[in-house]
Amino acid sequence: MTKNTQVIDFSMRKQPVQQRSKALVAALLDATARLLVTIGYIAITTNKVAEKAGVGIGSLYEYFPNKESLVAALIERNSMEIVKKIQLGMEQALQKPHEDALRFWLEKMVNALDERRDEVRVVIFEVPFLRQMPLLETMPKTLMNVAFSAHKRANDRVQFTYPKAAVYHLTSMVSAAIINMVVHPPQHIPRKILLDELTELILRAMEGASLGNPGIS
Amino acid sequence: MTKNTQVIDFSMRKQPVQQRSKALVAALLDATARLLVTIGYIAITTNKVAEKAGVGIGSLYEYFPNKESLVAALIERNSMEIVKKIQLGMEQALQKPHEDALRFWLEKMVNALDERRDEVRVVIFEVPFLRQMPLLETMPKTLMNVAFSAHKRANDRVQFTYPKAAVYHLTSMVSAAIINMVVHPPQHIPRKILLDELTELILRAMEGASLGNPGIS
DNA sequence: TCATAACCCGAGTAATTATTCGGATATACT
DNA sequence: AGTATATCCGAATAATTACTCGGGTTATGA
Repeated sequence: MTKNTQVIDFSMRKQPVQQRSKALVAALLDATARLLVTIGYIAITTNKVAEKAGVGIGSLYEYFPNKESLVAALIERNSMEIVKKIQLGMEQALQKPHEDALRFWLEKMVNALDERRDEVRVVIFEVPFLRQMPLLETMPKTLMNVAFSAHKRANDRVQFTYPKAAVYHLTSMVSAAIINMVVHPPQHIPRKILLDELTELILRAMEGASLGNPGIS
Repeated sequence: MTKNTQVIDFSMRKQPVQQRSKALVAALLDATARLLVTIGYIAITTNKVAEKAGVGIGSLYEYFPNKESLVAALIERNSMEIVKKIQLGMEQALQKPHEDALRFWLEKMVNALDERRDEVRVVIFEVPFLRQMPLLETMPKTLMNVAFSAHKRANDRVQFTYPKAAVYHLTSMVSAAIINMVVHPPQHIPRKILLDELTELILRAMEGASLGNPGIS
């Protein structure tokens, strides 16, 4: 009845306009990223970030009201880059013949995430307010819309009993599989095989019939 | 080079032996659970937990060295209950005819998680050290072993190009799908349909051929 | 070149949260 | 009944972390 899950202030206090201040903010975000992967989210403090960035603590508070906004800004900056790459990969994939498209796109996504492996891991598993961020809240819905329209386009090939439910599950399953194979890869299984098998699983789930094995053996 | 991702002390300081102290510890864990779902993990403090439990702060520190150990103990206690139910469901499922077993087991798991919906959500998405807990670290591996031996038993029906990779992916995908449909269910889709479609997707992924539609329409 | 605005800073303080410790009470045991 | 042990407690203190504020520096642009 009292105050529930308090709302967090993610917004920056002001935007940097000159070059030096932009560089300062960038330095802060870079330091945040490095600290995230080295000491983990819990141990991060505003003072440590400022020190690591070689910046006065006062300067930090010129732009960020707290630790959360700092991490949030970093996530926004870097996940945007990843999202762009994934969208680009999608566009390229759509140019390919249908039986190669999925595998191609999966690989693009995995590679995009893999470039920031550690960061992705910490952000996904340690940042407690991730789901409260506007960006991350809408992301699954966007993904689902993309998946759903893709499904409609492929309507002649793919038929589900309950299309919306199928798209919903496929979205969460594919996201999970990809993130998992990047941040918690199994021992002794080459990535190529993981990608081949994942492609096969998804294609079978979607079409009910294998497209054949693109790999060896 | 300095100290990395600090190791967290999860262990209790001492075990309660008398009834009253056991009740006290239980009260602390219950209070922790209630606070987790009402104010979220970040906002929890040892003092708030003690107060909510109607217990002196000193008593709390008799048994728990810090906030993390408190939450960890709660997770251990409650996830054990869930795991038991899931294992029971698995045993029951294995009694069923093959084409009903999966659907049955999925439903059991979903129901087990759903009883503690909010708790599960907060624990999975807000507890930053979840992956550092011994229990949660081994859980995916256990799940994979179960899945793998189940696969071997069904060897005549299910064939994968790369069995280990397939089991690895299926494990992460099914876990994700189940957790997701409990903590972030889509609007306007009844649970029955979600379960039907998920069953169908997984069966197709595993067998390459639909077992037919168990639902209506 | 001078005024104005943007920027940078860190010692010092406020606010929060963690944690102890000595003393009081309850239970177990002989 | 008496002693040892387990338990409970919370005011007081320590430790951590957040955050401000006044004063100095650098860019802008009229």
